[in-house]
Amino acid sequence: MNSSVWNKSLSSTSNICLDRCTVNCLSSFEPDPLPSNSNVPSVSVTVNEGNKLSMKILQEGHYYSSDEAGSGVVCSSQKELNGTRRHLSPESSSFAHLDWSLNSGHQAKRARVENIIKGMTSSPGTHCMDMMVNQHEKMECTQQNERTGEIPSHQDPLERSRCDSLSQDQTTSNQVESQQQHLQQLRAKFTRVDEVKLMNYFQSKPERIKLMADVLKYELTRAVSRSVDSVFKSMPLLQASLNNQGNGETDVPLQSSVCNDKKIRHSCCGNTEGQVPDVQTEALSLVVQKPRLDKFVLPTRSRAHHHPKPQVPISHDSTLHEDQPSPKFHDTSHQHAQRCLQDGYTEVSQGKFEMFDTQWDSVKVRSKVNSRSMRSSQTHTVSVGPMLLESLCLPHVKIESDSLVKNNLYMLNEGLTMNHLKKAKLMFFYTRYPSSLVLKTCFHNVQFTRCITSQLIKWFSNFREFYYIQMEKFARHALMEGVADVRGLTVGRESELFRALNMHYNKANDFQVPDRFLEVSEITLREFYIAISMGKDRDPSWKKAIYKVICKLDSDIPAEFKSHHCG
DNA sequence: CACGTACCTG
DNA sequence: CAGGTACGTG
Repeated sequence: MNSSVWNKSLSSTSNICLDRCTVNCLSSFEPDPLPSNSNVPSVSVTVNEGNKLSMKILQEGHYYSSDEAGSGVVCSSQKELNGTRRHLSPESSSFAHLDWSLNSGHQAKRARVENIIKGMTSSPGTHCMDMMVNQHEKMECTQQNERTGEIPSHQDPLERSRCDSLSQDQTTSNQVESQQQHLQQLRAKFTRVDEVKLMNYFQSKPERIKLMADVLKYELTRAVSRSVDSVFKSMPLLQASLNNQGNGETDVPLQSSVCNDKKIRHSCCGNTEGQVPDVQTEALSLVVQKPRLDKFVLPTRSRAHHHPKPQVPISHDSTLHEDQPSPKFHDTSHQHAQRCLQDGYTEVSQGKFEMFDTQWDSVKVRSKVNSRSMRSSQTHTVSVGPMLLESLCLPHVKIESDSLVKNNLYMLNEGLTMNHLKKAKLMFFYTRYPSSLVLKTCFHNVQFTRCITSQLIKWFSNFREFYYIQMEKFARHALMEGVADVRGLTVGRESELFRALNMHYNKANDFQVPDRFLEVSEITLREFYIAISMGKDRDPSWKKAIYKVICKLDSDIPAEFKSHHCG
């Protein structure tokens, strides 16, 4: 899937947000049946931050393929989300990813899923709900009619029952069954929903959204859980690998992976053979249960740009704890899920993903050498429907598409996330020239490869570049303004220079910049001012002297940055 | 040669 | 911010 298609898909996705109040007003929904040949965009519903229901419409023709990001879906509440997770077996929870591309034995299944997805996306009039349900039902219970393009017919009760029996969650089966009966009736009413009409319908009869939402909730939750279960149940090889996880060969957490082909080609990644994995490979961490904490730490992530926080001292800066849980986030799974959902994430093992991602290259190479490698289990990815991916609110779903990666706010490259970047920027307030040791100390949850190290160093190089550019700019400006004495050059929190810097390194302004940084900034500014005023800038390497001064002004990184709970 | 850095570019 | 490159250092 090339980037243009992906972008096309993105651009053709429109969102309609309904606040929960509106949703709750819905009591029933009886949309007009769709004409079977109508061009109907598929619709997915997601819960965004602020408990907004977001409906996405994927125009026909601009569709996902299995190598594209999850889009779509789904949970209408944290409770729902938790309900979904309960269906996951411990095995599956430990299996962050399955890489079908690495297992020829799973090629057939992979192909099936891809077909399913294509069928989903190219089936006019197919309701996303049905598509999703059918996707996993097909995976689990049938292997036929996957590309009919027909509207998925509801399974007969017997088959449904058989499928349900696969669920290991007996405690909820009764509840589910009764729900099923009710929902089955409802589903029959809008098997073919013209989503455009649906939207109009919502607008005209908002009181019926609730029922629709409920149905969607149920179906999507079920689809998610089943898909996950079916995937894992169908991967005995991975089960074996899982069992080997505990053999002590590696203490590295399982992680989902992201390595777009561009990155894979990156020389420092140790995978330059041009053996780009199947470009449709998606990595999906399906871990939804608490991992064994003695083995790895389940992180809590939130988007760096989410929820601007009031300024808080570093010691209380939760932003530093976003990649791994802080003590205060060692809450119950429900609370944790709530937090994650509030942040737009599900309870997934981001940390495991991150750490895996950092190992992506070496692991992948090993996997190619020996597919039975224990560690190969870490590279297994699974191709699932895009809606499913989004239904899991997976922030770490890594798709090998340049454009997608660029659009992936959560993931930079080589395992470093936006939160890592944010943390690095905050660290810059203390150190402009961090040593590798410091970096490793502060990013201890990152598996340091040469690539990762270089990346972090590159970040700080970029930070410095911006920093010095600003200094030079303001120094020259001061000279032009006629500032005669360097003592007139100060850098306070209200100064333009500081604002520019703060905007760059602390955009959310949720971090209390240490006074020392202001001092160093002032010194730097004055150094530039003096050098320029003395005409030293005629020397091509005139800045080096300044760099030499500034590099000695680094401070120690506060312990908070080195905390094991600090992402 | 590996690594770190600065500089330039997109 | 990342990629590429050049340079200096060990």
